Amino acid sequence: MQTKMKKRYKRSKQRERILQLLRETDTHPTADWIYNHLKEEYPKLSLGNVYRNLNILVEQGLIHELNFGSTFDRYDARTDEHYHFICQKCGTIFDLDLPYDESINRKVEAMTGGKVRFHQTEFYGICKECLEKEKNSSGY
Amino acid sequence: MQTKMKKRYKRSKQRERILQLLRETDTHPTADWIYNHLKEEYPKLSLGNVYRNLNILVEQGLIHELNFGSTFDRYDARTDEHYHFICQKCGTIFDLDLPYDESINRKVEAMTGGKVRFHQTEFYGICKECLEKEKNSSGY
DNA sequence: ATTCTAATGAGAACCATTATGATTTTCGTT
DNA sequence: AACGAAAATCATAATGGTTCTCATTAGAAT
Repeated sequence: MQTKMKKRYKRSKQRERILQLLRETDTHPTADWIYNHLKEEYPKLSLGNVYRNLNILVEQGLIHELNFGSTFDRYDARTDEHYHFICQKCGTIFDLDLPYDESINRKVEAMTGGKVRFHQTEFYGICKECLEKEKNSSGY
Repeated sequence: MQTKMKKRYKRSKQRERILQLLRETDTHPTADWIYNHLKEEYPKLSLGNVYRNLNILVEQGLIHELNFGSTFDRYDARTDEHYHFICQKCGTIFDLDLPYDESINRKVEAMTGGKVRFHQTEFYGICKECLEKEKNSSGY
């Protein structure tokens, strides 16, 4: 296998804006959400270009791609390891402030003989807000 | 909101065969893999029908759908809680024999005020087999 | 056996994502 | 400052996994 040539990137206004937008939010948005939020500012922006830039940002390690919780990809500018909660009712994904357990990676390596780069954990359930809504409507 | 009518199912040879096949394997196959393995046995089987039956089996709680590790869905007949390892080189997904930590669900409930139904953890890295292949080819 | 309803097969439709190709930016080099 | 090579962009078509439609067949209740 040939050694892969390191890719060189040139700056692009659109890509920098996408990254900035992702850093301003903690809602783990989809490509479509980003596109809709920027198309006023960049009227010629295309959804394809949003996808292309998101993939580049992932390659650069500046953002993470999340493919759980729904059928489409979501993106996250928090690149430190952390865990997620997914509400099965409203679809919201939010970050949890649990300590990241690094030692378990070593444990899995010992068990399997493989190399573990990272792990991710998702908690599925009903968020506080949806629980309260349920409670209020149950006694109609 | 209207109370949802409980759906009634009729048996189907194809669905039973799909479940049996899933129970015989631990490779977390895709719908396409299942289709290819059964089309000799059921020449008129269609991929759409495989999907339809997989969704029914998920509704019935007999199998789980996994949407991590790749862009397409994978299915698992092991319905007890367990963790997965995903090899980023060869794409293999395999089960881990780590104990399932139920107490962490209660901890997250206390933190968030929500209800946790389950959590899942995926370890990403390079499996033993791929590590060995790498080692053998590195000194060409 | 009849009848009601779910399951099926074949294929079209859907939709998130990726690829294409012509044009425009970026940026190191004259 | 202008040039030129490579990357980014826009617009749109293509891809591919999954779901839907509808006419027909099979399962089970009466």
